[in-house]
Order: sequence, then C-alpha cells, then structure tokens
Amino acid sequence: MKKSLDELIKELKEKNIRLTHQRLKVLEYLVNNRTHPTVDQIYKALKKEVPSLSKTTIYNTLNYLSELKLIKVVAIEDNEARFDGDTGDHGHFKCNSCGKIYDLDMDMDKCIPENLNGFRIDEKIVHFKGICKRCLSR
Amino acid sequence: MKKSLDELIKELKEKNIRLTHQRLKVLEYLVNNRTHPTVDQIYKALKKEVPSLSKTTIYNTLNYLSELKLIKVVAIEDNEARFDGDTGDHGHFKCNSCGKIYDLDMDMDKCIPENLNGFRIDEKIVHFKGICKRCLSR
DNA sequence: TTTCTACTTTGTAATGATTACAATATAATT
DNA sequence: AATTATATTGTAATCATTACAAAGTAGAAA
Repeated sequence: MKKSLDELIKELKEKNIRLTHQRLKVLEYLVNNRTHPTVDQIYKALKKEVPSLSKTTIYNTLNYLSELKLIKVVAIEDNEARFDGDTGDHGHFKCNSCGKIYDLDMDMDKCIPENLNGFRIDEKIVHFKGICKRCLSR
Repeated sequence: MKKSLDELIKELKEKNIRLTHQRLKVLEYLVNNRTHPTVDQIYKALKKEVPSLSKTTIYNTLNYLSELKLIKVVAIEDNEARFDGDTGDHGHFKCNSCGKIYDLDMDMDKCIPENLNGFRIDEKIVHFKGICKRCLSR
C-alpha cells in the first residue's frame, strides 16, 4: 500500500480535492520520507522550499489527508503525533535507544481475539517498543 | 494480573516506597474502578475524599507508580492518557460510540512478527477501535 | 513519644502540542 | 480575466502535562 505521489494525486482529483501547492508538498514529503515524521519535522523541511508556509497549514493538511484516509497517524509517542504515507495495515516498532520507528509487515487480523466477535473493528493498532537489533549489537 | 490493593501495598513496602495517603487512595481507586480512568477523573473523584489534593500529585503518583510497573498507561486516546491497575499483558478495544474501553484477554506474543527476531521487546501494545456489540445492536 | 530528615505534596507558573479564528490568498470554473 | 468557494496564514487560545520551590509528612532513630 505504499502509494506513489501520482497515485495520491489521482485520488485527490477523483475526490475533487483542490491540488494546492502545500498539500502536494506534504504528500511528496511523506512519500519520499518513510520515517514517520512529526509535524515539526515536516514543517521545518518544507519551510525551506515554501517560505510562506505556516505550521497551521501542516496541521490542517495532515488532519484533512488522514480524514480522507490518504495518510495515517501513528500515535506511538506519548507527546506528539507522527505521520505515515503508508495506509496499508502494518505494525510499528519503536527503538527506545536510537528512536527509529520500524514498519512491521504483518497480518494484523491474526491478532483479533474472539472476545471481539460481533464488534465492528475500524482501526487496528499494533505497536512494540524496546531495543532494536542494531542497537543491541553494540 | 488484577492485583488486590493488599498485594499492591505489599509491593510498595518491599520496595521501601512510602505509603502516603495519596498513593494509597490512587491505587485503591484504580483497583475499584477498572474503567481506565483519566487523570482528571481520578482527581475529581479523590478530591471529594481528600480536599487538599493537588492535580500535580495525581500526575506525580501515576508517573511514579507506572515507573515502578505497579500500574500501566493506556495511550488509546490521542489527547489524554488513561490508567490501568491491571499490569498483565492484555489488549484494548475502544468503542467510538459509547466511549467504553474494553479489556481484551489475549496472547499478545502471537502478534509478534518474525521481522522482530533479534529485537528486545519491552512493551507490547494492541488496540482496536470501532463500534462495540452493544452499540451495534441499537 | 518526640525529633529529625529525606521524601512527598501542593499551588502556581511554564511548556509544548494542537486548535480556533479571522483576514488574506488562491485553485479551478465560468 | 472575473468569480467564488475553499485554503493558507498568523496570532491567540486551549488543554494536558511538567517544572519548581515552599510547606507538609512518613518513618526511622533517639
């Protein structure tokens, strides 16, 4: 589900969403930076290219795009949100040593317990935290 | 792993943690209210019994108790933390209609993907969101 | 029991992420 | 090029959480 920028633009057009410079830049950033960036990281990076950019725009844009299901919020930190251009089902691992957030290709449906029979599941979140292999081997 | 208040007090004594009135009240509240309360809910409830209580104390106490692994933070809302007296491995389901947070008895180790071989896992978080059975049948 | 001291609680102020809002600007249609 | 609904921008507000210093207290020692 790692959509290209072109695919994302196509989806915007289909939904009659205006292709503003700022929206395209945010999408482009998320497509090119698969690092689960924070609002501030996105803002600082794009501010260089778009000097007029406002942080409120980043918030508005990210909120709107996630409402449209074009991106996902990753709530793995307790103080600030991170964003992911990959909207397919997958989990995350956060290394508490280097801070890196790994993507985990996995079948999240296997995690659904029987207790939830009869429940409608709209969102599945699987996060792990610890120390990654790379950091352990030092 | 639903410890009684007595078991929790015993653990505090073993670790030479002072048994302050406020700490005992917070633990008692979490043992008696398995609803994953917020800081504000705990504060407002205990303020009635302990009029001198400060919200900072609730924060200090909850942070300290979770460092000691006597309670757990449940980060299932995006704006505020919730707390759980049950420190055993289990998942959560949040109903977006009634707001209730259900506990899910499940084997979370079955969710660990192979990608994480060689990683040290300290924390496992499994959350689902949607509409619960009760709300659906209306 | 009283004293002592390190640890805890309390209240206020600060922080930091996020949102509200109104003025200005712009995408896309006519 | 004109129009208009929608988006961007900057500033101020909100709200959960933390920092900090003064006052209070649990628990050990005398």
